[in-house]
Amino acid sequence: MIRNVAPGRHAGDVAVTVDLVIFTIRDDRLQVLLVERGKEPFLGMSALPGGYVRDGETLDRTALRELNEETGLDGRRLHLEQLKTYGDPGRDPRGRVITVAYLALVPDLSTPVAGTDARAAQWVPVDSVDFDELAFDHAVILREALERARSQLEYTTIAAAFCTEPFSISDLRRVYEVVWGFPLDPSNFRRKVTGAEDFLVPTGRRSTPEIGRPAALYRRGTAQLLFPPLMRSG
Amino acid sequence: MIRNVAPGRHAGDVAVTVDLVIFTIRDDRLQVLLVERGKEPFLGMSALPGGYVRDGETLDRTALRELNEETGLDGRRLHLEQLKTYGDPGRDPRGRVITVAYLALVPDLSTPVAGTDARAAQWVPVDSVDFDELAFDHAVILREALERARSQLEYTTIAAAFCTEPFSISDLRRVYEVVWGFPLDPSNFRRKVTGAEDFLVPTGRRSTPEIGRPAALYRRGTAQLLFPPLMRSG
DNA sequence: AGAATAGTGTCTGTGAGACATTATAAG
DNA sequence: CTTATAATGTCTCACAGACACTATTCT
Repeated sequence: MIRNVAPGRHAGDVAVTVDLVIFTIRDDRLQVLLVERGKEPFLGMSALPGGYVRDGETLDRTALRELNEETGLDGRRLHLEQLKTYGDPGRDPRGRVITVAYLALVPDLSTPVAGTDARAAQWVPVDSVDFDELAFDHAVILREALERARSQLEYTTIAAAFCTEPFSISDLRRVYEVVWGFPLDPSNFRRKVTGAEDFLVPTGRRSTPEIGRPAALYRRGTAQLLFPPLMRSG
Repeated sequence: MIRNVAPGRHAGDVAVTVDLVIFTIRDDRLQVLLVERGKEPFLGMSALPGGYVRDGETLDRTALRELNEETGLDGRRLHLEQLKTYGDPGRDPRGRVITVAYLALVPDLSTPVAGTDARAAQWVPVDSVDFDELAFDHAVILREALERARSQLEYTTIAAAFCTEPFSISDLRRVYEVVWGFPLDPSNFRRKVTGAEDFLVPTGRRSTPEIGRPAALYRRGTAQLLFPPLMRSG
């Protein structure tokens, strides 16, 4: 396509990919889905799953498709949002490639991530990720995704995206404790989340634990914002 | 450049632009910089200023360059952050063009925006923008930028980016009132912002108003986050 | 009974909203 | 003096943090 721009002034056309930072909570740890690169560049290193934007496809649609390919999730019970776009020249040694990073929060998957493509995808606890062994600028992307997820817990209801319905208030609290890395007062936590409008919907059912008192079970409500917010400090 | 992807599966290379939502406060109103399109598509309509990403240029650098071309500002005393990327197929009738939108907050400029390029750029109060007369998907971008700016005032110190240094606490309060659209209690506002660590640095100087008591003048501090936050509601 | 987890009640300090009061300038 | 704006002080209610206490299941 020809545009009214002097030749050589702009970069010309550019390859565009979507990369995903998919978080889940497994074994009481925050984990991220990483794939092992099967070809150059960065052969053998870990990378965020991702792929090219297809013809006629919105960016959101690309992200959803990639997520489905990697996890088998259908997009109904998950949180998926655009994070940021990374386009430094030189971030991909093959040429100018800009990538739109998405953040996805998914519940713990019983299936250990098959994925329709051949690449070996695996969950890695974020606190044991070797950031120096991540391909491209994925260390930067992962770090910014982490901070985004942590801060989002404060003033949105996305924490519930980590929980398999129905879930107890303790389940939800464990999400916060795992993502933030410190314990919360169970009593005050309960007061906050039950007080927030449309955050939790009681199901009437109760858990059947092997030990201890059964817990009331909830579903996600319709609220997107959490008011008043839950503070990390102070 | 050739990549290991089956032909026809991805969109091929794509044009990438950076568009800017530049806000300022003039005449006690929030205003946005718009340019009039001098060519098709959308000839004669208003659009956000923007342009192509150049070879070897980071996205941030492109945004800074465009901002400088439009306003003459040098990037030292302004706030510039990536907002979101818009890439729906069909958003540009000429073909696949994705745009990385940036949000800029600048102080009131004495120079009425010359701009090195020929396009007619002008400040328009956001509450008198005709969203139906904006080119491309710029109505969506502007709306999301507005909401971002409003929410950022709550928990960051960016409001001060609107103020020409040195400024008084009343100047700063007027920023909040204009952006949020409702009055704040002067006394409680002062208590909040003077209590926040490293938000305001006293200069020792005072304003010389034609009427009323002179106000103490401040410079921006180093803090980026505002704690505790200033709430819009409640 | 004892252990383990769920859930309730209560006290206290901080801070936001409301609003009264004082301070410093110009005419 | 009055007028206009800046700055300080005070009262009250709500809520977050801390923590004691009760409830319900299991072995």
